[in-house]
Amino acid sequence: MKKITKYVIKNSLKRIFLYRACLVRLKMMGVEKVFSYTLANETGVTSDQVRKDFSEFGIRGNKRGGYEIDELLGKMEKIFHRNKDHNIVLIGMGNLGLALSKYQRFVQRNMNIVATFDIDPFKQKIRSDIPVYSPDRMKEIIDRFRVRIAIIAVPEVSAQEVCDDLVRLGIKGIINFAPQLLKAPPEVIVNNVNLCDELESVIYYVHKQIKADGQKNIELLYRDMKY
Amino acid sequence: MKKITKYVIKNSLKRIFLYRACLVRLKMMGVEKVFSYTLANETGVTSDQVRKDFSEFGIRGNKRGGYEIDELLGKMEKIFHRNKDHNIVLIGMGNLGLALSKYQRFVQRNMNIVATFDIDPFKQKIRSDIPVYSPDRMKEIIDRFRVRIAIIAVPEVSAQEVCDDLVRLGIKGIINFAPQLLKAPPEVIVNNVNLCDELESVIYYVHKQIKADGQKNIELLYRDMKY
DNA sequence: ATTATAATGTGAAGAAAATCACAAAATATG
DNA sequence: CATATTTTGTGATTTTCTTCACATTATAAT
Repeated sequence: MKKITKYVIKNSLKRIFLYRACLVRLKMMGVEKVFSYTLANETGVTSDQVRKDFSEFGIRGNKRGGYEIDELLGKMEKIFHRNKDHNIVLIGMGNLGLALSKYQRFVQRNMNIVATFDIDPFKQKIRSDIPVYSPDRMKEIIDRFRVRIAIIAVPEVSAQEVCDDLVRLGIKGIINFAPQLLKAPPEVIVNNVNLCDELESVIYYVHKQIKADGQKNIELLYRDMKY
Repeated sequence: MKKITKYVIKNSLKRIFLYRACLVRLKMMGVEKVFSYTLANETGVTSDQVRKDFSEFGIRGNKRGGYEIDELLGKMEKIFHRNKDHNIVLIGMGNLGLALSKYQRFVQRNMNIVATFDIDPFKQKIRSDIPVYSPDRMKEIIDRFRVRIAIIAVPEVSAQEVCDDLVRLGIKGIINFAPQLLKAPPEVIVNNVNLCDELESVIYYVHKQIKADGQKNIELLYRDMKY
């Protein structure tokens, strides 16, 4: 059945990403070893949390010796299947799609956008490293490159249709930038990234923060009044 | 102290975004009322969860009558401070920055990018609805438009520097697209959006899914063998 | 008007996640 | 080599989040 797959990235996984980013930076700085509290300080979590997370993902260090950065990064590569290449297709070459197609960091992490698609024949003439095809060639390309992951960057109205097509063609994971909750079979992973929501949540927390600060000031005021 | 502020969007808040997207769609379809289970079905959560979330955010409906969509959306507007306009600056007019500056949906949600900045004098000549300034005019613009929220879309290497500048100029909330964990004072909200991580987590869950499916098939096999 | 029904709202229970706390192990020191 | 120190890894505890279950209330039916 086609349904909403409630998909939320686990917080522990998000923290693993944090740790990795941090490790990459430390490595570049010439550091070779870290302790749980090093990572903790750098990422804003507790050292217990770091160790619990490592334990969850089967990462072990040396008692008293901490963790070898190279070894850690190697383990993480495995967790994220970075050892093999991942062929990806991108649908929708609007502003965002174009930007994503040029995003060099995907390649650096073994995620290769092998082709992009757009219904607009004008867009199909964009000259770039990655070819822009008409959607009717999707099956051919997906089969040829054994693509299992897709990026949706089409307008809201066509997102669900594109998603249905992709699922039919054997795509197993989708990252969706259209502000439209996609319905897909439960075995297909759909990560809905909503840029507006991300920005709005910043506004939400800023306001909350400001309110909390106000409250704290009032409390301070009351405290002062006692004396 | 300048430190990593561990900032994670609460899952309940993310669900509120889901509900809202869903409500907007239902409203467009002419629906006026919803029940907790309507939203639950549409968003892939349980109806209890919907009611608990509403309760957390102080949203109340009518027993037996469900919720008026208009009223719900009104309450949500208040939660996200959509009643007032939010002036935003964007720093970095590379591929992603340019795409974000053209993203119409921000405006539709009362989030106005009033100015963008780039050190590249060539970029400053981009002609678009939103002006591209040299970074040395940041103070002027931020003050004039009372900007409190910023979008960082600069390369990794300059992200922290830009962040420091923004904080100094009174910015209270940042959404950061550079793949670099930003250090900021704890009272400043920083939402790090890492596109690679988002895509990689899809790959992670796809592989997990495939592994789980394999396991299920093995289990089925064993079950069959009993007969 | 009375009864039946269907939905909310929320304490209680259960599950999951984070923190605590300490034994075990590895390294350093004398 | 023995002892002290430091850090890991993980059960136990606490906290947070989710689900359950049902009293309460609004609407519908008779």
